[in-house]
Amino acid sequence: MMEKTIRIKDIAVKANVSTGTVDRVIHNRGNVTDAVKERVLRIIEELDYQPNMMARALGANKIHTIAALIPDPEFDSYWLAPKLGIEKAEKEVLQYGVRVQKFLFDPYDSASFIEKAQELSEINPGGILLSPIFYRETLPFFEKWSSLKIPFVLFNTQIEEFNPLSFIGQNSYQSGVLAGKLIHYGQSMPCKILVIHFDEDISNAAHLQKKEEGFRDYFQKYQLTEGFEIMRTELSTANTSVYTDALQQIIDNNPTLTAIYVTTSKAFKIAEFLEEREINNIKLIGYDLLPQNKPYLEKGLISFLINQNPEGQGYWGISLLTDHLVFKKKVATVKFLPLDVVTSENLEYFSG
Amino acid sequence: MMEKTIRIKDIAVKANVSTGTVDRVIHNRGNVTDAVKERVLRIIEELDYQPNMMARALGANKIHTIAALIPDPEFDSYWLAPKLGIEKAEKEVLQYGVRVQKFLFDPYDSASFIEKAQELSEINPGGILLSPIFYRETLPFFEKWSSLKIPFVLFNTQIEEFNPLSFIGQNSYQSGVLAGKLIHYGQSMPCKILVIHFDEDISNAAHLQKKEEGFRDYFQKYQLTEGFEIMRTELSTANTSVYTDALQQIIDNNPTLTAIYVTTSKAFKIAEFLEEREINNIKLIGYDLLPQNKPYLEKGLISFLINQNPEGQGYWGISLLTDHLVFKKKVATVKFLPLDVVTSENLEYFSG
DNA sequence: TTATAAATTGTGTGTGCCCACGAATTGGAT
DNA sequence: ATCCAATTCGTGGGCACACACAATTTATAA
Repeated sequence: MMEKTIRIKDIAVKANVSTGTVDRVIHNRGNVTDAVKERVLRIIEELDYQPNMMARALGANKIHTIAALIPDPEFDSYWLAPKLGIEKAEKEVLQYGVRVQKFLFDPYDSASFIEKAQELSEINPGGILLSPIFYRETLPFFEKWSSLKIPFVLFNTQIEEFNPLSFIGQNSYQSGVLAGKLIHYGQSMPCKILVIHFDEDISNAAHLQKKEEGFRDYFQKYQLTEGFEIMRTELSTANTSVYTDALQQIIDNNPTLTAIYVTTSKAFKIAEFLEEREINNIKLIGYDLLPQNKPYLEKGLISFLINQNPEGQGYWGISLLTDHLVFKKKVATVKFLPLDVVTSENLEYFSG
Repeated sequence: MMEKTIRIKDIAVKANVSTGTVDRVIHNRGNVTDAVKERVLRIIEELDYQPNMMARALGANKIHTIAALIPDPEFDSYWLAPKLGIEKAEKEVLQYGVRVQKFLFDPYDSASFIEKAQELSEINPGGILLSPIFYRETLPFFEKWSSLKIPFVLFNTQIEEFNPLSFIGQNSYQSGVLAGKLIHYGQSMPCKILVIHFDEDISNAAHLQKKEEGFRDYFQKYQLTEGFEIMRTELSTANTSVYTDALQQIIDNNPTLTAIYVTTSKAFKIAEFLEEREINNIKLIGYDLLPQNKPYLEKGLISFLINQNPEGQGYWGISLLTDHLVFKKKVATVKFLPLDVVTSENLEYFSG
């Protein structure tokens, strides 16, 4: 019942050393005889010592700075959510002596990314949170940060090289599989399905390819390829008339097209299109609760959105780095956020 | 940049009092002249003082005990999850000086509930987490705890009287609405739908009624009642042959029955039934990722499960009470957990 | 064996807050 | 004015840990 917590001092007494020495072995500060070190280590094990995080954080009294390198929401409103998540976490970790500094770049301009990444490196942060949407351009920085021993956490987009401290995001492939299921569940054969990639340089955006792969594999797995024909296209929102014309043409040529899967958060563009033309026999599935998507979800023009929880990604990123830096906890190398299925009827519980 | 954190001491200096006095006004310990109290309060406001939680918890050095009053999973495995959640939180809050004591009662025996609630009251805990599945029997205890000023948190089942510190759980009504959508999305008219309440005393279990209400309202709202006929039944798992016979009869009498909505976590019982009889034209929707449900979800016999996140409910309950007791944070009076739609393809992200 | 340097260990102070106890102030009655 | 009690306020030790610095021990060279 009254199991008193064991302190660093208890270990010291039991090992016949001072608390300073125990502290040294706990933090691997060296300058401890091997014999003593081992003895202390054994006793720590024996007593199952659990450091008191509160006292640790209090005593350390250090200021850690975390740099967040993310796209500027001004260019693509998708990135507003991660930014909000980061800012939410920022407030919480303030009292642990963590300061967050944000570096916003233009997601359509790799030079801007490089510039900001450079800037960031110069303040020599204790940790970095970033969304590496430019694969090629990111790698050199990984190398640099690795050699500087600055831990970095990835979110949104996974890159396994130069093992980051952690990745936070979704399993893109599996989200594609889920999209397949959702479309299949609501369709009757035979029909055609269109996969749309919006506004991305596909060759440099592996996660979109993974989504499509997972999507196709779903139909493959259940041998549905006879009844469901899957088409694909890449569109750019830059010029409205260009992509609407393209869409119209596809629809005209494929009267049995009854479902569209948008692999990005831009489903609202399609919903707009369908609404204008009063097309209501096509079901639509996309990603993320952007403010632009919500009204269409509510109206039923978008059947489901798979929530990538971008706000959560930002939030967890900062939390995770804080755990690592302040509390020295060991953190999971991958944190896959759940694949939330959002529809009009449960929308409100995901948009706060 | 270098905004130094303001401490209790800073306030003291600025108010020309000692830290002890500041402490007194912060904690309302009294014995402070009104003039001084006001002065200190004003300065706290002015400086936007944020107490350092770490130091607070450290200094308090108090042991808080939380009592958890939940059904024994031995009688109904649904309750294993909340118990695990509680135990998970228990480990985390141990270092904040919080001890959790569990009181398990038989969910099919209200006398057992009363007995355990009595037992619990005797240890005079600092906070209580409970699932008040027996409405009538719970009320007197609420009264008692209220007068003893012991904060209690409800989960799973909401009871608004005697305002609890907080409620954690789902919006039952809305989960019914969601179930309606999921079934509607996968069905074509006309057809019959069966709502099954399992193993509960309906009159004493308001949340099941709310679920059905929401479910029916979905079809009402979209004027679908012509095409979809909704039936209902209450079954008990106590005697297998009784409920299987009943089911069989319903199915025989309603050849257009193509969907079943189970309002409890016992969907697997129906799945078993359907599998045995090789009925595969009936879609099934239920609740919760019980180990018994999972295989049927994977096989597709259950289309969707709405996850009530019972583990999370237990976890959050303890966390919330800890925030209240240890950190003296003000906590939300209602924490609605999201209505997670779980299917075979995203199952793994919800079952850990 | 000393003197000296290097490696190892111990001590003390600081972190921000809580709280018990004791000191100072106030008020009222004499 | 004096005394006592009640009220109000200040002080100091403690919480568990980090870390700089001092003290001690050990190794090395003269």
